Amino acid sequence: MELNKIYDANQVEKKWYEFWDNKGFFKPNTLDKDSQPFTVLIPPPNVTGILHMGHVLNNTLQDIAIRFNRMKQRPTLWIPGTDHAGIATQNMVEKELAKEKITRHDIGREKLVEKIWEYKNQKGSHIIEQLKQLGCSCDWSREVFTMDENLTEAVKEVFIHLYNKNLIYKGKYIINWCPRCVTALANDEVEHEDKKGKLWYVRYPLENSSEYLIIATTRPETMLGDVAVAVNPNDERYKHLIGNNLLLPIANRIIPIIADDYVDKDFGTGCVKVTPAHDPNDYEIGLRHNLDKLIIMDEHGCINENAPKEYFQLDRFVARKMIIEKLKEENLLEKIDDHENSVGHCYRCDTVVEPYLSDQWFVRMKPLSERAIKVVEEGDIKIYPERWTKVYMHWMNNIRDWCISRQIWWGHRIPAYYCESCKEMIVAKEMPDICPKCGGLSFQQDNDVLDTWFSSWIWPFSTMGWPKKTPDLEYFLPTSLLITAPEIIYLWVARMIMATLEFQDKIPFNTVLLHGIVRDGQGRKMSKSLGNSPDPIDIINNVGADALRFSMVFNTPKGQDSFYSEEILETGRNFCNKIWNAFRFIVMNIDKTKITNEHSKESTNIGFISNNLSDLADQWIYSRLNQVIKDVDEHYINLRFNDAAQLLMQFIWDEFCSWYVEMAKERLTISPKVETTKFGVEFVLLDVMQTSMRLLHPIMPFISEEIWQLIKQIYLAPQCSSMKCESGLSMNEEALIIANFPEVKDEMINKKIDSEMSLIQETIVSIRNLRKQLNISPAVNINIVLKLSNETQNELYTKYQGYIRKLGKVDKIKMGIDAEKPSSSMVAVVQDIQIFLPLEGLIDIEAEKLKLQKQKEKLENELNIIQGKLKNEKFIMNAKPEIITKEKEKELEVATRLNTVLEVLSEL
RNA sequence: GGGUGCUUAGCUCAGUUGGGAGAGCGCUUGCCUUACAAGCAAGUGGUCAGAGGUUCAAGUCCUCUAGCACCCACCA
Repeated sequence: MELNKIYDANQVEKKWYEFWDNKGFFKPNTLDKDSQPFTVLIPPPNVTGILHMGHVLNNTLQDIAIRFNRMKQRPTLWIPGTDHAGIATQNMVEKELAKEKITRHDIGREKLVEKIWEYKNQKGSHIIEQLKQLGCSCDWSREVFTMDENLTEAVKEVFIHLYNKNLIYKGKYIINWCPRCVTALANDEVEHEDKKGKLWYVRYPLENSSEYLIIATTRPETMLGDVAVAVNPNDERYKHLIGNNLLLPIANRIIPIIADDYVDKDFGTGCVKVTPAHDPNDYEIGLRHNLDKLIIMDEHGCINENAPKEYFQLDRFVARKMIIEKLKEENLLEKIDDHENSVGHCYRCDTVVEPYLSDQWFVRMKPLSERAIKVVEEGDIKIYPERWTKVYMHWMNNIRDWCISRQIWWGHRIPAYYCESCKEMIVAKEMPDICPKCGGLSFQQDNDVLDTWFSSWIWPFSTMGWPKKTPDLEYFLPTSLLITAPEIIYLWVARMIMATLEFQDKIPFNTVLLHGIVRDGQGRKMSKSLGNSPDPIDIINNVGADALRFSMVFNTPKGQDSFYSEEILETGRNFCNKIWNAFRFIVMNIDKTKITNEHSKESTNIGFISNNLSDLADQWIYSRLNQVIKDVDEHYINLRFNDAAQLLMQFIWDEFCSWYVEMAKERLTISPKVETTKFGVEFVLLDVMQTSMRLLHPIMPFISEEIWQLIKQIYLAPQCSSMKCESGLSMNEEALIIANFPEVKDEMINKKIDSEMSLIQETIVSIRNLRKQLNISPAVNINIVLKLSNETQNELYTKYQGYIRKLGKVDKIKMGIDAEKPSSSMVAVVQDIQIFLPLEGLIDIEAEKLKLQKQKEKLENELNIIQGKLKNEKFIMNAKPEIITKEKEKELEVATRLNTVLEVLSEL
């Protein structure tokens, strides 16, 4: 079998994805009551969106959790779906229309909605296809869309239920209004930004007087809507004027001076103009004083007919300029100050938001929040990282009513109908036939649609078929894990908790994992305008989904921001290649027929290797492998995927490839003496490889499946489908994706073996170091002398000197307890072992002394610290016993090393 | 204005009940060693932001200071 020298993800990934999907591996394997399911809900991407790096991170994390639990043989379900994304999607289509100079009003509601559906159908599957390329193992047979028939039904059900419970009401209110999108925005949809602006000081003349009050304002154009000026009732400067009237400039209206506690005496001049229809605070003041609500702007942010004619239909900012000019002309502008204040912008189009008085629908949130607070407080729902629970609680405790109506056309239309004759409002799923009040027969449905989040907050059960009673709903709710970004804690996470408690009497999920945003190499947010946001599909086409996934996870500590850059991507790409080549080495060196034959003799069942596992390297790699299984398993469970990735890379690359495979070469090629030994090496190589692929599969599903399948295909005798190895794993599953996750065999973790191996390894490293110091070419073999300190070491080194020769490129080794230091030589010290590299020519004794002197100082320092501790009575009294034992062991070790160094020094 | 975090190697960051300072990338040096140059080998590099405190012991806990980030909020 010929394998490509460089791993080619393109030839691998598509093939396996189709295989998995066709075999139905993404579906839960059972709905058996005795098994505990593992369920994840996808945060639905915009149906017409395209994949960006944030999606990559988010969905990779979900897929890892899903694949891990699937391999743990739990019934596993990842429900996919997309969101209709009201404003965003409608904007896209309106933009298209604008190219042909058509507005939505030209074609009307029905036609626009039709066009958006067309647009949706054309773009809708795009992001789903992209998620598949990323490897996401969602159950596509359960895919939903927020405007599917059933989900629409669910939305209506929820609306009506809440309306009947008096938890939804219609009211007039000052809301945030985007004049460009021509719709209300929820508080969460407004982004505040500190901007340098101006504070204009305007003179308002007193009626029948030459005196005036000075009013400071940041929005002079709203003075057209002023209905009063307010001062603090305790403000001595103005007390006497309360109840008097002012002549409002420009509009030329008479307005009263009123007193209200809201006014801060120390800000500006202490006088506030009151514009109830265009400022939320003023609205409140207006209510208290029973003032008119004079609306002077239309829905596009242009001045309306309630203002003087010359401003009619002018944009608010144009009007502002003109008003300022006019005030200057009339000498009514006292002064202009620079002023920094926070200006709200539309999160969709960045237009400055206008406070606007209009009819809107609201959900009363307070009654819903109580249980939602409790379930988090009591730990029924766990939020990671934990600090976000505070954020959640703060919002919940200060919750406000939720404005759910939007003045757009794309979305779930509010199920409220108005009788055309008597204006009676009826809330119902379908248009009523007859008005219960007047008997009228024709009705008009409310024009507004619901906030997109109104269909998202019921996601945990609408996706499972509610309001129908489905087996899914029964079995998979509450779900196990929600993975999302902290920026939508309020918008989505908190609301799902409230809705699911209200409608299902259950929590929606047990655990919430919040991850950070993806930044570029310089720590900047990814954004279109910066041009630092790469197309993930390009990356996948280039290096493969595995490399992308691994790189993302590797750089994403739990709950932290992650960083993406091309260098980071190389980590994953190079790792793929490393794994691939390790496998290539196996294929090139292990005889297929022999393995197959030996195997069919059943000689490789459990027990065979154990009996023959006499080699240190074999024992060591299994010791390490099992430790790694244990740790990786914990990391996956604790959602510490980056730790799992890091550990796996370290194990496969450093321990398996750099040490075990290198040592295996010695046995495979240099001394093929004992057949069983050699056979053992071959088997261990295969076994560790296949076990590693299992561990790695959740993060790198494609390359792991490819290699696992190739091992089966090449090495498994057809007549014997089970290859039982020391890892205790057979390979009789049809695919790795549904194979068992490895289970740790504690008895194979062996500290003694580990330390024997590290002694050999340290020895080899020291020899290489000596060579390097002398600039000896890697092509040249050297001779060394090893002075050992006891018989155990003697046995160990005698037995495994082959490794030292091979890995240290050593020809002759003279070793023993009595080995003598050659007269002219370089020296290195490993624990209590002395390594000499004899020199033919001159040796720089001074340089050698200096090196050893440094070591000596370091060791002495260390020893002093340890002995200081041990002499400290308080330490002995207070420290835990195991710490003291550890310190004593350390003392002995350091002292031994120091002695060895001193010994060598004295001989020099 | 309120809140939450962050400050550890040149860069980006780990460091989970306090007990031997880590990773990736970068850098230096030498190697195409028969799996891999997307590689191998050997190295360099840190007053853990600053000050104080608790403790036998502090990167880790407490207080303060400085700098930074993010979130929330109606200051005209």
